[in-house]
Amino acid sequence: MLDDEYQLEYFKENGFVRKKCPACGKNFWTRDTGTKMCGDPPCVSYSFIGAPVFKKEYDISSMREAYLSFFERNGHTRVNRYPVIARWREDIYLTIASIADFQPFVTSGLVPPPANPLTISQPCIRLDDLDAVGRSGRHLTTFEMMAHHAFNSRSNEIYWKDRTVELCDTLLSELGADLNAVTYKESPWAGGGNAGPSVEVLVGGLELATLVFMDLKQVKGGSIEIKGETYEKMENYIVDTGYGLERFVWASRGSPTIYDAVFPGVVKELMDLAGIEHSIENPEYANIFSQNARFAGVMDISGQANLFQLRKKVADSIGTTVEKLQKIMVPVETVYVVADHSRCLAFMLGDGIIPSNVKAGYLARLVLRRTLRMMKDLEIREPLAEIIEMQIRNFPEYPEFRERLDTIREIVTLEEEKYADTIERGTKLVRKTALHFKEKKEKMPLAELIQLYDTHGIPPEITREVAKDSNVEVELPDTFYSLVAKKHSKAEEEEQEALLPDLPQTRKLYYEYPGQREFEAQVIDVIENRIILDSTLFYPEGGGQPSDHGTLLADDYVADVVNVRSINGIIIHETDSDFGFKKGDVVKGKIDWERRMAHMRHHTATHIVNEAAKSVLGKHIWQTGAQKSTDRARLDLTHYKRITDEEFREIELRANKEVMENLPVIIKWMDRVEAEKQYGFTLYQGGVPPGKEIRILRVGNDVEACGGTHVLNTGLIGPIKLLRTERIQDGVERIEFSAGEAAVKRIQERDELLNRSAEALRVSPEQLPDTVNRFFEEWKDQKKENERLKAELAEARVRAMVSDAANVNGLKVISKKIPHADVEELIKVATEFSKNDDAVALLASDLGGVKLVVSAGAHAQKMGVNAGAIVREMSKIVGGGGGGKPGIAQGGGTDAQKIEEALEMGVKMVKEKLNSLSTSFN
RNA sequence: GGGCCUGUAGAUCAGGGGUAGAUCGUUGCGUUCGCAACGCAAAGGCCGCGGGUUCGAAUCCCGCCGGGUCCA
Repeated sequence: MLDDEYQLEYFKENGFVRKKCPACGKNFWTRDTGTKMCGDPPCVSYSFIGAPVFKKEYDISSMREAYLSFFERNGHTRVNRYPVIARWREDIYLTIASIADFQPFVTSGLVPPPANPLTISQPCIRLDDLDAVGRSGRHLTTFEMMAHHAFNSRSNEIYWKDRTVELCDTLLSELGADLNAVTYKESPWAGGGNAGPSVEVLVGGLELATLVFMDLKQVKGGSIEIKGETYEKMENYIVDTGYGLERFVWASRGSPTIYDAVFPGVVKELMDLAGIEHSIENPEYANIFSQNARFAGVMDISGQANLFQLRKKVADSIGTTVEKLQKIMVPVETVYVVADHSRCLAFMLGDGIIPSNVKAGYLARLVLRRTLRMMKDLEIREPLAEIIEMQIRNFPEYPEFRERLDTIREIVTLEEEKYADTIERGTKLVRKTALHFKEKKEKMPLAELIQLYDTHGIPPEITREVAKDSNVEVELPDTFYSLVAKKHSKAEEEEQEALLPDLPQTRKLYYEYPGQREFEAQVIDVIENRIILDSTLFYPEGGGQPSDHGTLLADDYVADVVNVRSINGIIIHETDSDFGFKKGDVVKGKIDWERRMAHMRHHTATHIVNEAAKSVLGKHIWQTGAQKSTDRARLDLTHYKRITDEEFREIELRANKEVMENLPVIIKWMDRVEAEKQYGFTLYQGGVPPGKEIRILRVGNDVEACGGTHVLNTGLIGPIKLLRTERIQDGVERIEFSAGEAAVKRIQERDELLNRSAEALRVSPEQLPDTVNRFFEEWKDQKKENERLKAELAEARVRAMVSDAANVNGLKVISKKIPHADVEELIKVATEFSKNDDAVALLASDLGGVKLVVSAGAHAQKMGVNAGAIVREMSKIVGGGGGGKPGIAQGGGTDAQKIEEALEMGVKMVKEKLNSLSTSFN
């Protein structure tokens, strides 16, 4: 497939030969005619360990600098890295590759790249192979993808395959690699709807880089087929390279693991904290880890079974047992994990991710908790915050992380506390559950483990450990986590976009004439009740702002516009009638200005509240959602703790101050790249708008990309009244507020509530809290007093009733109607009476229909009197139901006329029971 | 965005349509020179809030509020 794609002039001119790897069957290019294998594991294994491939050792920053400056010298512009949280993307949370920085708008050709060609070193986070981190010797959660990109179009080609390979070759050569040992393995690439030929760059058994020539896009029925999908050539074709910075450093050092090459200082510190001798300096240990990395390099080590295979191989090769090997390796591997994860967290938190249980925040928490677990295994007592701080201090190249240190420390400390709470709660729960299965003498089933993890966050390893303490076995398969994942696999959500005829973009008058309320336009198309105009003042739903309403008027017809949507720039007016308008008509449009104004006020207020929240709560505040309506708006923000009442008031005050300053609301269209450069990704608080030009809105200090409609000056917003906060998710706070008229109404409503409440209690609003408190306390006291009196009354009643009791076969039976008594009272009387073992009480009241209570003393019960059974029968008579225990039962109904009848029935039943007893026993 | 769990005395929790419980803590009494320990007793509950079903709801159903947790 695509064989021609790899016939590069560069290869031919430089004496490369194309070979087929006998192991994997893939083609590759090499200068050395003697080379047989493609150079990629598992066909070959690592040869660079102990034999560095470059002429000198590099660390992270010197290698990064060497790379970037090489490409600068070769005509590339150095571009700053992007955050690890992909704020400019709607489809991914974390930045997973350098090309992700330029998707989707640059790669699609809509927006020009910040420079062309460019070079970058982009920190990336991938959490796919978490289990392999620390164990394989090469896996990292966080790595920097160094890259050079060239964005070509048919009319403007920067460079393509030959130059790309040449640059790579030259770089390797400058670094001192033996070019004869370099192989370029053909490996077509596909992903994310794009594809293209690609070569993997292999040295010493290590894949150092991948050079992708992205020139295909996925098209249904396309002419080129790769892996079952069809593709077509793109107008733009992109050089997408990825050079692993950490791998380059590793290759330059030839150390046993990548971890020792990349963050030796942190590893050393952690080893000390864990009380492990720094074993990698010991040649014997170094040998173990080298062997491990070599074997791990050529096999899949996911899952316990594969891991065991790896251990076995390593153990055999150095002549020891798996058990002994584990003892040596596990603590060191765990240190590697902590080193890697804390570095990952430094990036995540440094770039402003707030741990939470949704979205990117969830991923941060996942890593954070995993780190804590590992630290516990190592018995490192140092707070995690300190370790992350240590990482950050090791990044002189990321000064922005240091600025956030205080916040990061607070977040991590809070998270640590939260996790400790979860574990403590969990441990108790597991103990209880374990006990349950111990009693049943069963293993704890898998379903229970999943339940504990899924709903309570207790890792199965901890469950197993705790259960072991209670001598309960646990069923824990390797595939545990994937089983949990399966439980959550969800149905695909399909959203069909309405098919539209090919129409020109609607001219957006609402941007051009923001204050205007009426307009004239021509009808371009009518689809049932949907009308498309050449231009419109109607704002379509978007950015959390609902659409405008209003009317469209032709010569003879009027239609109410009930909804407005924008699909690919074509604005569709949905009306309440499906006739009247036709193509070519000139219509007058009039928008419901009150509605629009309310939306504009709330929208502009949202920007102000967002900014106020940021100034009060901290820089980590990020909008995750917003919704406006005519009478209120809500704003969701990332924040790691609850907003306090004091902060709430402060935000409200600052927001209103901005209003009172009557700041202008400045709107301008800007080049996307320019805007990003000037304001950063905080622009994209409300989402990422498409297009080369984006609409930038500035209110005070708040600058955002925003497509909404706004008032011209903040003073027009009127008052902003914060209504409440809500924690919609852990790590996400929602603020609800009203602006303008709606705010005044809210304030009035609240006053009204207060006044009415105060009036009800005949006090002034100021006295309300004290008075309500007093009333509540008094109510509680009286409730208690009432209960005490009822008990007393019951005793008195019983004393009075004892003499009325009928003697039925030796039992004292009383049947009585106590008018107006509630159930509680009846129960008290009945229980009091039947403290006497021989007593049976049948009580009735006419409160709210009929209430019945029957009780039987201990002896009476032995004689066969069942209060529950009797009540059931009695209740039927009065048109209800009832039941209870043999000693005490309640019932009732609706027919008060039949109380006497029911009581007679009760007495009769007691008699019958006793008679039948005496006959059967005689 | 989707799912699951959860809210009962100051704390930890049981109960799960029919008189609200246990343990610890608190207070008092006993024992003691005193303390601890022990024994006895008591106080302490809008069973998160609001609706619904029912003769009857802490318990079942719905909504809201709060807390926890897993996944995308």
